[in-house]
Amino acid sequence: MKQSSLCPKFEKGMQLLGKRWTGLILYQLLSGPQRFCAIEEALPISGRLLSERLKDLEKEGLVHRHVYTDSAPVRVEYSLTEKGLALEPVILGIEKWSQTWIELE
Amino acid sequence: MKQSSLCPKFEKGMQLLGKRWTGLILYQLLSGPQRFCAIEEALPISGRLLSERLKDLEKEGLVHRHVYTDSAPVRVEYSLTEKGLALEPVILGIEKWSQTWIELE
DNA sequence: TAATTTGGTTACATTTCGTCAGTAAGTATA
DNA sequence: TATACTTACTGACGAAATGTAACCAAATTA
Repeated sequence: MKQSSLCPKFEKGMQLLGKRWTGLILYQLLSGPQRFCAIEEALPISGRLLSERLKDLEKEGLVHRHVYTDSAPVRVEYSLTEKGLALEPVILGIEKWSQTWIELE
Repeated sequence: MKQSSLCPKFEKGMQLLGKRWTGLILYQLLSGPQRFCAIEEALPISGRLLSERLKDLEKEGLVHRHVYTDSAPVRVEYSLTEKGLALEPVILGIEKWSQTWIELE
């Protein structure tokens, strides 16, 4: 791959958001902490990829993972960290832009 | 693929931005109309994919393509449409977020 | 005539995605 | 006791997207 004169931080940030599902997962978590299956039901994503993306987002520090071992089948809850929450205006901006400019066939 | 209860406009908007290179190409065009080779040099993207992405963006109405046939080797200039320019605050928001929150290894 | 430039396209190997099946641990049902 | 069920995953496999490199047409310059 070629190298660019781009700011590497910006490039990495774009690489995060410019990955399929990432934006929608963050959007979903904006409405509050949620369990794995809740996110899976809200988005048209398969469990396999959701698991993969959440692992990425956790590694990048945008999402926090909490396991409830007390209850019957293990329940796992995901929530936004401060870093993830800081993306709220960006994501809501995309939502607003979509409402204004996107037209469906 | 499963169906979701998401707003289809938002879903489509995210699908656009959540595609590799799209964000960086739009960012590059924010600094003004540019020729194919200028974008190619500014970003770590190959000509093959740049051509593909610009075709998508033109089809979606975010980018305008103008061919200069008068000059020697054909020159093609790309610029943002009003729809594309409307994404400026979003893209600059991602840039700002990256500066603040991204850390490099 | 040969080499260069621009904006691509084609070919092909690698990577990622989507779908489906299966797993572990504990619970409820028959 | 055996079976089925739930949650949160993981593995396998074909399909689609990506990265790399080579090639092309048209006009220009050396």
